[in-house]
Amino acid sequence: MGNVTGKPTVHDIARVAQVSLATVDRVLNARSGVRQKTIDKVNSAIRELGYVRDTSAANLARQRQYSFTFVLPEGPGQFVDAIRSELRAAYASQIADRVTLNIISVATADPHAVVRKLSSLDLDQMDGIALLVPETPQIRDIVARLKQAGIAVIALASDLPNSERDFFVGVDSVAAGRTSGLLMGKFAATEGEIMVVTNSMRARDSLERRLGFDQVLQASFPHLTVLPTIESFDDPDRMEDLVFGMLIRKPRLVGLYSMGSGNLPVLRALRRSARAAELSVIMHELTQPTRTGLLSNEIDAVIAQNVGHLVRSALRVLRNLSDGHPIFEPQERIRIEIVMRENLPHLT
Amino acid sequence: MGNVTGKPTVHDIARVAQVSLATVDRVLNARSGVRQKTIDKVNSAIRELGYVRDTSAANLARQRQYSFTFVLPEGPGQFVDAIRSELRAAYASQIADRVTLNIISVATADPHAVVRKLSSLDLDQMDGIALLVPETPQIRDIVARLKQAGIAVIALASDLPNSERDFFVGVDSVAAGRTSGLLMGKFAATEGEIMVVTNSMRARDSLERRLGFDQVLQASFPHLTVLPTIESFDDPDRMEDLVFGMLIRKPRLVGLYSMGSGNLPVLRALRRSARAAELSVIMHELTQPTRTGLLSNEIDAVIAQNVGHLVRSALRVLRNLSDGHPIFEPQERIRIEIVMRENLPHLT
DNA sequence: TCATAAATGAGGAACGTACCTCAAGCAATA
DNA sequence: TATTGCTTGAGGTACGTTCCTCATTTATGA
Repeated sequence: MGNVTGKPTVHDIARVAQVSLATVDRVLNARSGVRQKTIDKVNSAIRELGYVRDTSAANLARQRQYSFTFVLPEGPGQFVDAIRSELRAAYASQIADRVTLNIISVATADPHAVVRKLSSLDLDQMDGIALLVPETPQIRDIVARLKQAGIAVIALASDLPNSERDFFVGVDSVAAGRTSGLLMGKFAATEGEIMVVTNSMRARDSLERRLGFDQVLQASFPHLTVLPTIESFDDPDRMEDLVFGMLIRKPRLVGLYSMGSGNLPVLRALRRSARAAELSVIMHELTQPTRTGLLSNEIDAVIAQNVGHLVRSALRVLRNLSDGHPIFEPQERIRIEIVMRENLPHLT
Repeated sequence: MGNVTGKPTVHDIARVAQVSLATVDRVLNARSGVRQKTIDKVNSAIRELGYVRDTSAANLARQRQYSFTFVLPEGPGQFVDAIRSELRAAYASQIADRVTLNIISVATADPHAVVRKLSSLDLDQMDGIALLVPETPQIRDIVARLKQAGIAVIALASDLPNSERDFFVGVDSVAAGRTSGLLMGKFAATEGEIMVVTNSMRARDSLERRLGFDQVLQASFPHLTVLPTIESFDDPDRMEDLVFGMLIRKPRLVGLYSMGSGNLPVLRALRRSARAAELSVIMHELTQPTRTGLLSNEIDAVIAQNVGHLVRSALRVLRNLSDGHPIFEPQERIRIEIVMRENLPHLT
């Protein structure tokens, strides 16, 4: 073979296929101007030799630089903060080799602001974009425009199913809601009512979680009655008051399901009411407040997704999309994690 | 900078530190024969420039080949089969770049056979080894000998805490047992008995899972009585008969906990008894039988670990150990997964 | 049959690092 | 001062792939 490792190289392919190195290169990199017959010759030589491209050498020679943009909701939010933090971590590691990241924040509540911000981006320098924004007609237009410009577009954490996005990296919210429903049904054995709270049902996630939650409870746990969703609309104090009021006024409550952000005021209300022990409490997203809640037995289970995995997955998918490579789906499927006190991952 | 990407290279370091390329190389690769003063100069240039080694180029130039050996229990076993399969998958992907894998099977029940097989290995060609074997005095000796030969040694899935292994990749079995206990306590609301089964309590995993399970049930769920562990000693028929007998003879049973391999005969016994609906059933390891059991509502929850993650983690750790690089612990911590019907990962 | 296009070959430079050799500079010690 | 050992410099080759140019051969259609 000539080389030290014994692994076949492009030279070996050329020799076996009886073509020149240039032709091997043309076939390997899917360049035009090669007859099908020659392509086949080269490919069978590749198979025969068991050739695998040396990615190190390829990366080095290619000098490929990926420019990816992440569009995240602005303002505080522990889930988004976790994404930011994991993006930084990935950036430092080898997973983000040869990529430059551009993280921008948008006021997702205002579709026009989102459009304005996204329209001002320089598309020439951009290879791919990950969007964590609610799906609106304007967003669909933007996605179409990005695709037109040849940019890889993925939806992050929250899908944009009616747009032309290339891929969705995240969990199925309906399934997450169904998982919560199943847990709630098994935890809350006695007849009673379930309180459901979220920040806003205008968010697709909350809608879908609620949908899944109801599906399972109706189908399998008829002894439980699910109350209408309480919404806080970004007002923590309002959330705390609403939840506290319900806890006081509803003696038949046996469960509490917090579907979105704003777990902290819910927990505060729960503490004030001193009813945590008699309720089955399920929340979404593993953050400092929910960790504490699990450890203090105020929360029975947290439904979470591994944000590190989410981010690394997004980067891998963006890279594969911009290279025109296929996506290894099983690896990019984010799991719906059930976290309880005893399987809580340690910090650091 | 001279290069396209704008990233600083070794040449930039040499220029800024006012030393030659050779000296930069000596410092970067910790070669001897450089004054401390010079080392400092180079290092501050590195910091100043924000230099990061181009791993692609380094790998290419180094032509480093890792030779890793995985020692797995022989014979059938769905967990071990899954490991094999994930090893093959990893081997095909970029995670196992530049590594040659050597997978050997040993009859773990016979310590002498294990010793014989491991003693016959060629240590010269070996950079690292991953062991999935029970801890015996003989194994401890072998580990010591491997370390002496400068080989990286990790325990896979099952720890060897009293040996000189460099690292353990796997989950804390006590915590896994505690998780099962917590779930069982919450699922089985009414007073009654819990049946616990495993292949053999001589396995450390089973012992520890049982320990954790009992801890939680005793501390938090006194209404449940845990029966002595039923062991099958590698005999599926015996297992099915034993479990079926218990299901018939014990009307007060409210839960069933299967701690190890041999879930299939347990499920068969459960089916024959037609008592699945009234019992809370928790099993370990996500395999075909347990998947089916979850979907048919015979199993309430499966405690699992992500075997793909386990294997990729092992490879990363072995590589870092043989390079003398630090290990990024959070990434290598395997999670204790709770899998139920609604968050069952799809197959491919 | 000739003009034209398509396909292929030959060769080389570049990517950034690792690793080697040989020579030269420097310092401390006898 | 001479000798020795330590430190540094200069320059090169190699890794396997990508990508480029230019020349040459082969196939295609008028």
